[in-house]
Amino acid sequence: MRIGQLARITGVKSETIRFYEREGILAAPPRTRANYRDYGPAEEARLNFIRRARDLGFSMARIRELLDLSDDADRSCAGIDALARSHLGEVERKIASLEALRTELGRMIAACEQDTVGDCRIIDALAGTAEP
Amino acid sequence: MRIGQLARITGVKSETIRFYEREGILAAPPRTRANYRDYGPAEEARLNFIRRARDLGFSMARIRELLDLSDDADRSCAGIDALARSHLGEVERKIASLEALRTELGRMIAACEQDTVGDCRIIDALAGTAEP
DNA sequence: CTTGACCTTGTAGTTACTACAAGGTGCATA
DNA sequence: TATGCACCTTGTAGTAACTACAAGGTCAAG
Repeated sequence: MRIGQLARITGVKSETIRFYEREGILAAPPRTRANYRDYGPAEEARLNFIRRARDLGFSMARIRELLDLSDDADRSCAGIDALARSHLGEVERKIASLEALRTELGRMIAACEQDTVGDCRIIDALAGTAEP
Repeated sequence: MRIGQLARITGVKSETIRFYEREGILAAPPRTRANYRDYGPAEEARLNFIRRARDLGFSMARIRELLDLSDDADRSCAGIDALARSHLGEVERKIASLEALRTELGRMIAACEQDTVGDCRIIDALAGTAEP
């Protein structure tokens, strides 16, 4: 598939896909006779991963690490373990923060259903969670 | 408290705090005789909120909306409800993605504990979740 | 009364895109 | 055959959200 179709499927702009290739986060695909990039389903999955990880607030550097975990199948178990644990910690902190926010948003919606406007505590919901 | 102390407490750089003030996301605090910014605990909570929301991948515009929910106590219930529901949807999608990632990272760590390197499926973990 | 840690404003650099310009490719249609 | 038209190519420049640095003012401690 060409870059335009991959862009439509994943919701990532063609320019951004080329940018990821320049950054080395997405491998340069084979080219057609007309010098067009030719992508397969593996690139689609990888691109979806990158897009969602970015949406979750992970930096390019962090995403590069996660992709390295995935790419280097045969690296030391100790290395995989340390990196995976570090990422797991970050993921769990993010989940905890989001759950606090979800609870508070749910509370506000419930109050609205009863026409009780009630004060908003979303700042407190996130202000007290662990260090990012 | 002065900007430096607020920066140390929240982990947000002084420059970034001034940037948030310029952007109108953090109110301009009173000044001391020496023209130094003078912050209280309310600003600390608000700043912690902004920092964590950014870490979770929310844009400044989205954070502005969340803070507006908190600031305008007396706005229409219908308005609060619609906005809160939209944010709740985004929060729930992020939680689902992070939980898939957490499961996969946990699986890799468990495999490592048994010295079974096992293939990494973190790309698949995020590639198949709902639209961001 | 100066040293040093802090503050002020302003400008310029970084990251991760995003848009646009100038031109090549290839298929359909007149 | 040609001439749109949508698509692709590279490259450069602009945006969002910081981040760093320069040039100078403030003030408690020695």
